[in-house]
Amino acid sequence: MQSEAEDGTQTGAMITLTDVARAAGVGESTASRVLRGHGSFSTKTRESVLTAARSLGYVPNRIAGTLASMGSKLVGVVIPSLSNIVFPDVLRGANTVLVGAGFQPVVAVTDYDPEREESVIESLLSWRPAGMMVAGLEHTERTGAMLRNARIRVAELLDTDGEGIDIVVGFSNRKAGRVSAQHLMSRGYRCIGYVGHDLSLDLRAAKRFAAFRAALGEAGLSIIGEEIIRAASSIEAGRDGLARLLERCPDLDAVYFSNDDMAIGGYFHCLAHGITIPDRLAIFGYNGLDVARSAPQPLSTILTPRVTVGEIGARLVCSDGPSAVVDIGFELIEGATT
Amino acid sequence: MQSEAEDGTQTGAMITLTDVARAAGVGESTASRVLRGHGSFSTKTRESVLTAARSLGYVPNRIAGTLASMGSKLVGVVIPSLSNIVFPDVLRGANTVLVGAGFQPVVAVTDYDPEREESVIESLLSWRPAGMMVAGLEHTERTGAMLRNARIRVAELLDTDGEGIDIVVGFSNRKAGRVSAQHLMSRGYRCIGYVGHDLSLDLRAAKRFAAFRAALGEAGLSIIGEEIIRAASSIEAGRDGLARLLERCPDLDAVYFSNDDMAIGGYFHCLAHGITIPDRLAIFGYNGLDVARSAPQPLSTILTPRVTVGEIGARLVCSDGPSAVVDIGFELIEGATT
DNA sequence: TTTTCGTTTGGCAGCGCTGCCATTCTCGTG
DNA sequence: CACGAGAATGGCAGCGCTGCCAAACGAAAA
Repeated sequence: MQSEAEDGTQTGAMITLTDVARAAGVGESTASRVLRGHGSFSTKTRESVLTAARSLGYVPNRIAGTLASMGSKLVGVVIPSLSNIVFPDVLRGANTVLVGAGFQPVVAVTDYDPEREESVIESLLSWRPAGMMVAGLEHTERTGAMLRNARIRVAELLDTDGEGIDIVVGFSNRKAGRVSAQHLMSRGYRCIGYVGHDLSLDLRAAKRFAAFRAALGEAGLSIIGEEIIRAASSIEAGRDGLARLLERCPDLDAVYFSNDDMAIGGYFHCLAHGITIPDRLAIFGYNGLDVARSAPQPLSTILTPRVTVGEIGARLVCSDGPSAVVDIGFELIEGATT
Repeated sequence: MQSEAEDGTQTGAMITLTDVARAAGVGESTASRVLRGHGSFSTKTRESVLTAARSLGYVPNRIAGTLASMGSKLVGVVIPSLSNIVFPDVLRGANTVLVGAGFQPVVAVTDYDPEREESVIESLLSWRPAGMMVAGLEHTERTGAMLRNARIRVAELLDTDGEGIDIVVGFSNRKAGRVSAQHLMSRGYRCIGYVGHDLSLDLRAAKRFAAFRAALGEAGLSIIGEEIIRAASSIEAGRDGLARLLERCPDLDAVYFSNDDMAIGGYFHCLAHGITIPDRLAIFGYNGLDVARSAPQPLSTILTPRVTVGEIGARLVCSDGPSAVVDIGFELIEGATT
């Protein structure tokens, strides 16, 4: 006198597969087979099980199913931040593919902190996910060990400059930095500055900046002024950063920003202060955000295929192919700000 | 000769609690108690279990733990989209609180489709989450039934105009629409237009617009022209929408946009075409995005406390208080565009 | 020393489901 | 009409862990 139910509404306890089987007058395994569409069963059986399940309001318990079959349909997705649209974009690409393949993403946010990454990955692994998608290639030693020992697919995203664990999908941030520098130089800019956010945490931005600086160096140039905001990137930080940099270095003719958020901030500063772009000052960003592409003067920037990275990463995580490094490149957008 | 291991690296099978217990020379339940810090055990036992766990590289299996204890630490988060920063903002607030309380968010995206919402919620419920956070109050009948029968905390977010299931955290979109209209009228605008995105899906935007229109009506005014883009909101859609609307209604003196993305698009259109803001045309949005607040002329808009909605929703979902409706209001920002 | 009571511990039965295997039921064949 | 071969089905042992209970232990009290 407990878990029986007659209609869609709840009764005593949770409805289990056993309840459904009993109501349908079949064995548990038969009910299980029908509900999963696995194995063989007669049409008549099928109907009665489905009817029973529906009328009891049965919701399968995947916790139990996963434990029994030892294969979960969860995929961990580890990203540094939710504040910047970049990572939701990756997540969106991943989500589409994962859901299509019957998986559920479980997201965790690291706030760009390697220790936090370690702890969220540990916690994620305890759900025995079928795979794991992580932004970046740099992890603590223990994180690497956990990921390697987990015997699951691991995809590292958004960067190809370094050693991966299993699958790597992204593009070279170094190359992006270099290409950006070359673009500015080819346009004739010589007094180049940099406005960036806290690079000690955002390793990919740091790689871009290092390569950017190196490329200038190879051409006999150097950055004549840089302004680093000790905070996460934001439009406001870009605005303030450029304002301060221009005060210190009035001779600048171009500024490389750590990303589009910062660059849009710089762009807004110029608009607000009547600084003509690109004649008086050129601006270059990174990411190719919508806002940058739809601005009155489309921002010159590097378009990163973030959604695609998520999609391909997810596809490979769901596959059983060999380890691989997929460099899907990026696109330099020659906007109106350089 | 299988699941034994000597160091941190992997061996035959996955390390289980039994392995740890055996290696530590204690019973399973003792090991379990130590690892969870539940119940009592001697310091000596504690040390040996912890040591064994560490040296074997033990990763607890929460699937099994959850099944046994019948209480999961998962919370489902259902949002319509990942393309607009609004929902990642909510997710961010929720994530912070959930993680702090020992929960894992499992996100699902509905693409603003009620049918899809139904199916993702069904799928989420099969993980027997401890709670559920869903954007909006409108669901299919079956979705409502599932949520009600799940015997878990359910928080509906971002809207208070309607009947909730359990916990409701948000603000009134109707009031937001009305207040927006009142603001524009109080500033003296009389020829007011509307540029919006596909409202058949975004019910909250539809509520705002309906209330906006009603408020105008009460004052004896009406919308003299509207342009609805049959697509998701975006900066570009706002740009194009305003361009088209101005062509049809050159007399407009103010435009209400369905949200800030659209409004920023409109703002960019004006910048690009030398339309003076707010003298020639006023612009009003909704959401209070960073980009809108940092623009050369800060956008007049409604600031919605999205992160806070996520935080409070999560806090209540983790609590065991009574059902509640929490209206945390919004803030009208008198920017420079009205 | 013995009794008592609280602390520490191990055994074991499930949690709800799946996978395996044995069994029964159907037909088409010889 | 008996005889496989395959389809359809049910029984049951786990998956790895937790919760409950009883047992063992120890230290303080009598």
